[in-house]
Amino acid sequence: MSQNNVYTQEEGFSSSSFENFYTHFVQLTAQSGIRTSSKRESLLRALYSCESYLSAEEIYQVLHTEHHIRISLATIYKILTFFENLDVVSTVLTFPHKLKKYKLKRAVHHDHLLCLKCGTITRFYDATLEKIQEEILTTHHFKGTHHTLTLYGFCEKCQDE
Amino acid sequence: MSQNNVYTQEEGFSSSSFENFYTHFVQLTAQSGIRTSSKRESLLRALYSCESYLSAEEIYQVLHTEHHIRISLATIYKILTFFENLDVVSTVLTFPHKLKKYKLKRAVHHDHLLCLKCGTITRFYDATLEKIQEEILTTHHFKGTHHTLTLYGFCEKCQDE
DNA sequence: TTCCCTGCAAAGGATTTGCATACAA
DNA sequence: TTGTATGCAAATCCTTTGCAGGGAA
Repeated sequence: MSQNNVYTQEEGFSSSSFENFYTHFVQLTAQSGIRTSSKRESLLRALYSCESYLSAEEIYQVLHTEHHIRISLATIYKILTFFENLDVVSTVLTFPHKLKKYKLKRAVHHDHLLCLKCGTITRFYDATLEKIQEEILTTHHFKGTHHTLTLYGFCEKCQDE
Repeated sequence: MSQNNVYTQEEGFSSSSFENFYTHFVQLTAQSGIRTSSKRESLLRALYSCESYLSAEEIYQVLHTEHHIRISLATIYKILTFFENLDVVSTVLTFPHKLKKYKLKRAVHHDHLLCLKCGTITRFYDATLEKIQEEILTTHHFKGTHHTLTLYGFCEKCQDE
């Protein structure tokens, strides 16, 4: 699924305004042949304006009552799943009603390579690695929030010297 | 709900055989006017023989195919909810299908009061306290696994001296 | 024009509920 | 006998899916 690697080689969002955020989002997704849509933008905007987790229903309410945007719940679910595949949102399941809630990832996760000689830090992201870590969490009945992984070694330049 | 406090004043299970476990369970529940039933016993036995979490469906399969016990899924759900209220089982929600899974608590949770003078440790359990802690976890989007609470102070005897 | 995006309604799966019956005390 | 426990089927809730129509490139 090509949707999975939109951010692979890219830096995360760190802009403070939604416009910057959205521009960045469009640039990245365009590379994968994904089209823009006003509904997706609205949904991103709703997520962007909220610091905590929102359910599909809550997003539906915000869009309808506050912004008078006509969008179906089914579409909201589709877009949220789409964002999840893009790794743009993180999710949690709530007790006791097992509602799934979504929150925007304002910065894209990445791991680090650190050179023990020159100290250079290189960022990287590997979807498979992330998936395996998720599976390990599941196997051990953990609910993960985040992680950091730093691979220590020597960079190409320092190996040569 | 009187079902909530079956274990309040009691020590946890620590017996190694199911028979001891079940005898203890019956003794405790009988005090609350709860009747015995072969289905509940079967369900407890199934949970007892498994170290990890089981879903209602998995328990259903075990009881039907391995033990040839005729029990409906609805009843399994009812009994599991009953056990949950009794605080006999702990639960988790699994990704991505939001299956609820159940595991037997082999020891009953309790907190501690520790006297700073004589060092006596007194065990206690408070349902409301537990509930509030659950709410705090929910508010902060935490999935709690366990906790320990120790209240430090002076016991009645040491206060007098 | 092409093909992705959206809406609607129906389907889906896990869990709960209502009610009649079975069973423990 | 009395009230609890169970079974069955229908209902419920959140979420997904199929398909036709709408919209971006």
